Amino acid sequence: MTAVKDRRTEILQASVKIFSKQGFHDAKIDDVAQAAGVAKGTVYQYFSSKQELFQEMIKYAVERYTFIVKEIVYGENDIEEKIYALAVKHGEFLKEHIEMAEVVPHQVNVSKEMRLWIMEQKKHLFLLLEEMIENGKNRGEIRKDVDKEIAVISIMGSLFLYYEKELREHRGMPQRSEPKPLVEFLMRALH
Amino acid sequence: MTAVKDRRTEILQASVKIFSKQGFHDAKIDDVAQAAGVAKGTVYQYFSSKQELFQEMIKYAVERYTFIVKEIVYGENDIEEKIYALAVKHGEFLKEHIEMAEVVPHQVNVSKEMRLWIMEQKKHLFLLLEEMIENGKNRGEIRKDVDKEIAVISIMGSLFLYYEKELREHRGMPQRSEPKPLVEFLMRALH
Amino acid sequence: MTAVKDRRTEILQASVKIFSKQGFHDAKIDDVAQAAGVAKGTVYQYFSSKQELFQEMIKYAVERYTFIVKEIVYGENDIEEKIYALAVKHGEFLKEHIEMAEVVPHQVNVSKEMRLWIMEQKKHLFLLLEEMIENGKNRGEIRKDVDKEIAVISIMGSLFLYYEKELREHRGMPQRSEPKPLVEFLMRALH
Amino acid sequence: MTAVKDRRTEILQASVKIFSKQGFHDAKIDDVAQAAGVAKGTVYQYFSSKQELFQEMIKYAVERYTFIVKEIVYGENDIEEKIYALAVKHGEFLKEHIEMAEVVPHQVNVSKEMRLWIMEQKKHLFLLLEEMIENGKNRGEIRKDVDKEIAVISIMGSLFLYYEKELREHRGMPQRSEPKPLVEFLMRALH
DNA sequence: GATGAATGAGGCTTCATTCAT
DNA sequence: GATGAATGAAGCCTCATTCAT
Repeated sequence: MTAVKDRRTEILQASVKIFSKQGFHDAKIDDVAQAAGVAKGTVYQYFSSKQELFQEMIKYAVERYTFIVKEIVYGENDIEEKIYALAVKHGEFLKEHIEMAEVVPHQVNVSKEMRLWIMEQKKHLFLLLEEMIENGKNRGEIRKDVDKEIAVISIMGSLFLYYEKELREHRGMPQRSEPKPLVEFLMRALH
Repeated sequence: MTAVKDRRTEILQASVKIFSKQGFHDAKIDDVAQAAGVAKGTVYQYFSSKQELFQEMIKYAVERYTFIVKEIVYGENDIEEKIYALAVKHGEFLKEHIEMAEVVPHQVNVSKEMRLWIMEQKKHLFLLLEEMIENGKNRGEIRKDVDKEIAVISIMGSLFLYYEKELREHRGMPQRSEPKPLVEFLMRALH
Repeated sequence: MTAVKDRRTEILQASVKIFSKQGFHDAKIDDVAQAAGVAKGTVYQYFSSKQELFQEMIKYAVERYTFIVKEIVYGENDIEEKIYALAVKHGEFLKEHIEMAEVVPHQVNVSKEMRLWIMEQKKHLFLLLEEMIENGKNRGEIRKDVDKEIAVISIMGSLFLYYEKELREHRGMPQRSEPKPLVEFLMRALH
Repeated sequence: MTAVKDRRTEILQASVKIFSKQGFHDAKIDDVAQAAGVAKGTVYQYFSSKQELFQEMIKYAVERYTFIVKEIVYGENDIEEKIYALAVKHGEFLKEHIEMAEVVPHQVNVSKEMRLWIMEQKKHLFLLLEEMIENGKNRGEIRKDVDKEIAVISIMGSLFLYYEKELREHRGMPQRSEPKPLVEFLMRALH
């Protein structure tokens, strides 16, 4: 928000970049420090351990992701536009953090509490999206007999794989792909 | 199945278990050795390094997965039955190897050649499934205007997330879930 | 001499001691570290591997040896005094580094480039000494028909064996032997 | 002696080749076994450990060397011919065993008893050669005021370095060099 | 006797973490 | 607060040695 980012946030952002590129173990504290433009020791002034840094980084990323989803879900658009927006934003987020979104839940290096917290967040996210489906039904944009849980799974699973494939196939090239056909495909199942 | 398994395969199977549970870095060679019931040194009689072991393990798992998919795709059933079978088998495979299927491509610890090989396998798998969609169209089981690439992405993405969520929510409990509703949901988009 | 030695040099000097006493393989990095009064890890801050440490140590020793020889060769004394000085200094050097001088070229654990460098240094040293012989001839201290290459080989070979034998026979006892007779013997062949 | 060499001797000869080329530590038991054309386990049927094998190999080499020297020293030739023969035979021996002769005494991996035995052998060898000098004096081939110990040191030191240099410079090429000039140089000091 | 698969002690190396400046 | 040199626990890997066949 402010023009002056504090050190902590700088390090956190460097962490996102490094951890998502290299994974927990191959990311060295030194790499993060360099990326943040500080010395190794400085990292330890803001985070007590590599674990904690990793967890805080996840929190940071997950919260940003949740924020993005919330904005879309609570927006004014109809359901198709919302799903389309989800797709686009998800793609942007992935391009920034590469595998983060998917790797995160598989990473072993989080505390039990953290794992629970992540599950909580995921659940929260799903509920949010299920709410979106429910609203769609009420507004007549979605068939009444659609199972909202199934719908969310299918939408998000499709998006994940769509962008993972795109990233895999066009690695490096920042080409903007058009998820419209995918969204239309999904709408056929929903409407 | 057979009473006589050679050491290499024993170690490979132990690797699948250990690596998929702990990830590359947290899995110690000693863990694998113990799981295979041999001494640390023995692992090195069959694999020249931890890296190689990991890669051979992936190969082993990917090939098994591909075999399963092939059996289904080339089977006699109609498209809905095939997707249902894919779902069930995918679920079984995941239960065995947990996160393997999804973590694999993100793992940093594979050689460039291996990464290419995996991408090749993925591409192969997708082509196989696209063929399945195409056949479905020809048999009138799938609408003609369905994009086969989109369809495969949506099907597989949905399956991945469906079982990931299930594993997350019922971790440990080997309860058999019923993917019929998901398949029916997908069929609405396809038919 | 100076009160302030940098860590790198400290470790290098400890290496000379340890490697020359124990040889490449029997010298443990931990031994070197302890001899230098630092922790194992510290060695790796200054040298990337045991190999590199070994090679740098050789460089260090060879350069000191060459320096000593140069001082003598370019000094003001006559040829007999120079050979005597070479003998004495060689003995002192050996007492410090024991077998270093002779073992070095046979050690397997040097890179090809290093081996070439050592050969280059040896060649350089021989040329230096041949120059000394040539000067002796010009000053009438050495017969004109003496082959300078043969002369250098005989002088240095005699010195090597003389001190090796002495070290072997009086191992430990730092008794100062008198190489005068050997020098006089060599002078009979030269003059 | 017999046309059929027993296994033990075969392994011993393979050891000479391997140890002299690679040094104690870099020579693997497997290398020796392969060179001898037997399996690893077989080596242990004849030698209880790598150490013992190494020591027996040294014994074998030293005894052969001593035998060669004895033949020359007790031969009928005059002193110059004997020194010449020593040079030629020493060169041949070195070409076969490369650095063996010089590396042996520096090797750390011999028991205290072995080290003592080697020193004993060396002393014996030197006494033999000093006897040769003494005989030369008695026959009037060598000046009376020559110190026999010094003479032997100078002769053998010169030979060692002469052939080491030759091997270094013409590594690989089996060219027969002519040590006559060196011998004549030494004779000037002796006569 | 001969074999070579299995073993596990031991050493090099990495890197998270500390702490004096 | 910031730094980065020093530390040492921990893990991969090698290879001498054993032993069942």
